Amino acid sequence: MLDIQYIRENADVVKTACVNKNLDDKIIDKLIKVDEKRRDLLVKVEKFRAESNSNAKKIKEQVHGGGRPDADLVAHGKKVKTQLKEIEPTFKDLEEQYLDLMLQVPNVPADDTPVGPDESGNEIIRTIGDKPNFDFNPLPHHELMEKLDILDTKRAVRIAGFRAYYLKGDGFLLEQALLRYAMDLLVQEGFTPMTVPVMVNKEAMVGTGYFPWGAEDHYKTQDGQILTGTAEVSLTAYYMGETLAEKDLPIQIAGVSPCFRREIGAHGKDTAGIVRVHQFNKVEQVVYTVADEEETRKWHDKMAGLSEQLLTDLGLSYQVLAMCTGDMGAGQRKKYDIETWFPSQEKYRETHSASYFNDFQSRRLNIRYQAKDGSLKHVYTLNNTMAASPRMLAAIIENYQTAEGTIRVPEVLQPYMGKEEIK
RNA sequence: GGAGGCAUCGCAUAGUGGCCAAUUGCACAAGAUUGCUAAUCUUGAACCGUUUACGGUUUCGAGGGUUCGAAUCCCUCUGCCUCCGCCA
Repeated sequence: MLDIQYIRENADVVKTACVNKNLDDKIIDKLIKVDEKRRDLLVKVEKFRAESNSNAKKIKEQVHGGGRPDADLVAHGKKVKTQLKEIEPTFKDLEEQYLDLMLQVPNVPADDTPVGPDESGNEIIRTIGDKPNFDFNPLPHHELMEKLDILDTKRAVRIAGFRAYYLKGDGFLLEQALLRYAMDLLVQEGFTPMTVPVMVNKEAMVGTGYFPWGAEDHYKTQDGQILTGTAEVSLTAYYMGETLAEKDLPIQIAGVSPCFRREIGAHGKDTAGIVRVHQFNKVEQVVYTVADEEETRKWHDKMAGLSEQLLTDLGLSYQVLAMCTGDMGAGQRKKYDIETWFPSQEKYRETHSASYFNDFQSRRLNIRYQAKDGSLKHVYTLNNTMAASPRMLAAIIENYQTAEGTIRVPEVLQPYMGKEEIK
């Protein structure tokens, strides 16, 4: 959520942000109109309330002085009450419209975010690491995994439907090794590891900015909770409604959780293998910083850097992209994606994503802190993928395959796996 | 699943229809003052309107209702606690 004051004064900037993010910019004019109407009515409502209050105060003084309430005053109070009741429903309706529209206003992208309509507008910032040289035709990860009996999609689909999978034996062990190695790296960097709820309420979804835009891509329970698509939701909403102290910042937290995605916009996309699935495991990091964009940008680079370190540790080649306005979330100000090399596709594919929001999420979630000068400010939030399981697993397996059809275990994961090769 | 209880401005507390635009203690922060690692005093939310100041509104888990007037009474919801039952 943006500050309404800011929207009033910078309507054009916000409208441009809408257009650049492929969202309808008409809501801004609509919002400003509703806001004006709402304020007009607010003045009237407050006048009646003031009248009602002062009338009650007069009666109070009479009663307090031992007198009886004056019938005229009581009658006047009744009249004010009916007048108030006439306009209050309209006012309430406007308030609801106002809030609804406010929640639909996207964040303004940072100055250095490239403007573009879709993924074609993304900019490659750097490409790191060496691609493997195979003197044979590298197999796609799923073929290799099925052959080694560490992945089973046939039975999974029979039991759980499209895009389902079982990881078996060394497949399971390799996944756990990866997740644990990633989490250990974060703990070393001062992050507090957590297990988080994956069923959350609507407030957390709206608060983190996944709703209203992404509502269709989420599953929900018959009791109304939503299955989260990332631990970011529970981590970022952790301090919902609270006021922190500046000395507590930055707050660094990390979670590992199952992630659920309906992938409704991706029918027929990536149907082979396990790079696009409805359920996966992911290590995610979230940071709250002070309300200073320079500080938050330092963290943004640092967090993406941790993902880069993981990829470097794993010996994988990757490229870092600055995502353009048309390919980023409504709430984000700037976003990097990291794409990792997939030999079978001869392509870099998205494996990581790092974003910062300024106070977009914290306003929705009402997370503030008392600054050193005594004032109250909203914290700035960021999040980043540390390791997403089947996709990273697929990358490791494709890059570490041998001519014999076995998979070497990356050196850093060997202590976690207890073996050097999967055969 | 059954019965009962509780929910107050960071924490802890007082308050059972008008003297509550909410008591007291602690914590935190800002300012002032004295000075020596601390004490004392003052202040502390959001929003709207005229705007150096001021006025008004809202705020006692959430939402409704009763009343001239609600933290206080009634209804609904949510969360927590205790006991019983059930299960691991």
